[in-house]
Amino acid sequence: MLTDLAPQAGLPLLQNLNPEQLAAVTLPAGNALILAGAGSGKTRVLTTRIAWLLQTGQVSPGGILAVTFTNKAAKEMMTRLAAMLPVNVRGMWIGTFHGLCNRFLRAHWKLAGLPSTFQILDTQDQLSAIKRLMKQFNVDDERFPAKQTQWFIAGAKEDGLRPRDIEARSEDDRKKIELYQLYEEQCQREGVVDFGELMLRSYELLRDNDPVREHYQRRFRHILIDEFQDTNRLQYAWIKMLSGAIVEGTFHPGGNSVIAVGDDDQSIYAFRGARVGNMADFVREFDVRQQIKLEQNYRSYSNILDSANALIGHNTKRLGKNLRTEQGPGEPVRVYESTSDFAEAQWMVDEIRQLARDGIDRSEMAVLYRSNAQSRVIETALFNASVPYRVYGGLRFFERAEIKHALAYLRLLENKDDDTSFLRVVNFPPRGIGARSIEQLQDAARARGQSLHDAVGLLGGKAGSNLSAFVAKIDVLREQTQGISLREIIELVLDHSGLIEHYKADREGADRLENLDELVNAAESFVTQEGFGRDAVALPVDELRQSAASQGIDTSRPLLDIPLADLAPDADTGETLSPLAAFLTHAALESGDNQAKAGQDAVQLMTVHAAKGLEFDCVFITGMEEGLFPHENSMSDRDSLEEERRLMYVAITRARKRLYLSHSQTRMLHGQTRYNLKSRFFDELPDSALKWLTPKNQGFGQFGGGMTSAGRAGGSSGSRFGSGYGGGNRAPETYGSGAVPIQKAAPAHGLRISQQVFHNKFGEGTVTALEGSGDDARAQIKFSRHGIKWLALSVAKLTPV
DNA sequence: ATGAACGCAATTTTT
DNA sequence: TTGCGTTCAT
Repeated sequence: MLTDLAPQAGLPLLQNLNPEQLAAVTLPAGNALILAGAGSGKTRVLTTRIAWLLQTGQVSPGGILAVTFTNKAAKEMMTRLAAMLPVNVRGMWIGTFHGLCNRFLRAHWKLAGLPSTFQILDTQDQLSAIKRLMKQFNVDDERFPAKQTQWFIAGAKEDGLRPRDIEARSEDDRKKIELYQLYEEQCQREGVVDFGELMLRSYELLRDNDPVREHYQRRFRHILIDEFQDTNRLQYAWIKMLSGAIVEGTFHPGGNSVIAVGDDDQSIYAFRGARVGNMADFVREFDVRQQIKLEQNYRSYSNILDSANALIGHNTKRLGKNLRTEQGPGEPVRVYESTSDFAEAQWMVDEIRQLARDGIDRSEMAVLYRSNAQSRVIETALFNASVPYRVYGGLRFFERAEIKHALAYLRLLENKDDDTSFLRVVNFPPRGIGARSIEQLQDAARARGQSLHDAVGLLGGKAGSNLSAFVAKIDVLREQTQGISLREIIELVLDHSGLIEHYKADREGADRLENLDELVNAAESFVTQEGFGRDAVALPVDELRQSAASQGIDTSRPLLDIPLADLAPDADTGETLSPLAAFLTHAALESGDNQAKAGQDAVQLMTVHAAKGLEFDCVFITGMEEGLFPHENSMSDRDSLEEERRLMYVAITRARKRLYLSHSQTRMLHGQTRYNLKSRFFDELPDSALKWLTPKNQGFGQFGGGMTSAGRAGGSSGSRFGSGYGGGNRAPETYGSGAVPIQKAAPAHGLRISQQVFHNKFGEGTVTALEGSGDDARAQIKFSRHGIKWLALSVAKLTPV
């Protein structure tokens, strides 16, 4: 059977693959799309494919380009590959889009018009660079918030657009384009590139430089892209360029093999430029003949999968795919309704403790939520119950202020013109350089078109002498760090910058000192792990050829690469970067672990986005309410609603054995109690797979259709809470504090959820949510003709129907 | 130059 | 409600 699909099925590498996986792994050269469902062994297929290509002698390591979205995924691929084959992993280009572009630009910095020491701006740095720019040009930051400008610039780059490529449709557009242009000039002057620039510069160099492009096109015979649904326009164009398949807009047969692996149902990053449409474009533009669906799921029981399948079936724009499992139904998906977010958290804590008593590791339990703000109540409840937990997200290691400060000093050693870094530390720790002196310096620098560092000499007076002392310190440090180890460099800089001393004097500096210590460790392990000069294991090319030939695989294509040096004399593999430069790049491209520290067995708390790619035995999806999940900002148009649904799909498919969904009648949000309907997604799940832990029907609790409106307005409190709901009869004091404002906030306007109302302008509608009280009271109303709107009840004239 | 006081906004996030 | 950034007062 299997041997019909591929004569090489006997290879140990290919054992235990299902037919679809095997087909994907052994696809003949050519472009292909692999639709890989959640838990279908996608990473395994990708890595096995690479291993197979190498083992059968179809390509040498240098001919492989594998792109992932995150460092974690790249690392995993490397590790797995190294375990499969004794191969020189470093010869392959496996990494993130940005990591690979960096590698490329380090090799071709001159052609790309960059200084060899160019530094990478992360999102924070970019924002501060933009703020500085806008201040300098006196841009009204009310009208053009820096954040928005940043969004504009990043968005343009993701679409591959330079300022001159953008058409101004309004005065505001014109200004933004101008700012983009000025920002570019500033970055160029300072020798820094942002994330988008890494991609765009690489793309442009490939596009504009024939020998370079041809070299890489000839080199990368096999291009593999993971999480293809998350690629943006520019990344797609970059792949197209490297593939050599598209020449002047038309498909060019004989290009490299491009294999795109993705899942349109798990596309959840449209908001940051990801374009699912790339999948369809790829099929069309690359003339894809081979499409393989990996639908066999090895993760979850069928009640969970059926729920996921049913839910995602409500999306219209899909390539079409259904997950299946051989694992039997398993437990039903449990649904719980609580009276308040406190009660929801309390219920969850009780459930978690029970699961722990039943012997499930806490690290196999995940609590997922749509937005970070929701974690607080849950954390409090877990904390009070002394249940160990771990929250994912938040500041990462290299993003912490003290680390950024230390890095800024280090960056100045590498690149004195990096004004962003200069400004970050010129007066930190404080050394008597105030805002005025800095302004003077900036003026002088601007007038001469110099960097802040170089302009210091132009200033006299006291300000000048303090600044000169700072610059001298940096320059001396630069001298002193020549020829010493990375560890020593960092220790020296930490010491001489005054950072250590500063934090020692700070009563609350202990954590920061610890982090600075950690930075030294990070550098240490970076040097050993990245393996400067590590011995590579050579691949026995001749043997491979023979083995390939014996299996009837065409080995006539040459295996050896065309040496880069022949084509681009200034090329440099990037591996001669100084350890410091390499470390700074590493810090910018891998902001460090987002994973909370390992340690004791703890419940995992994270957003649904953060959970993508992970799996757990037990999963709680909380806050399943209209306005929260789907999020209110995404409820009005179809595309974003579909993205919310995909998000829910991702959430559901994280669970292996047990899945809980919970929603609450009331929730504290932005300091106000909100009354939310339960999520529409409940209606899209199969009843047969669900088990309601609380009575279903009542729908929306005390505000639901079952009650008369008279019961609501001033209402005698007592019976409103608790009756019939699990949350109501447990330790009420725990969340009593939550109940009080709820009662006070009982609406006086007499509206209730699901009530029909009439509005003079919008016509008839249904109340779908209420929040606030008194003059602040607002109602969300779904109008039959005008969609969903929030109306302030003190303003809007609504008549009950 | 540091802390208090005020105003404001408040999904999702990797590189 | 919270957290942040800016401004004001010491």
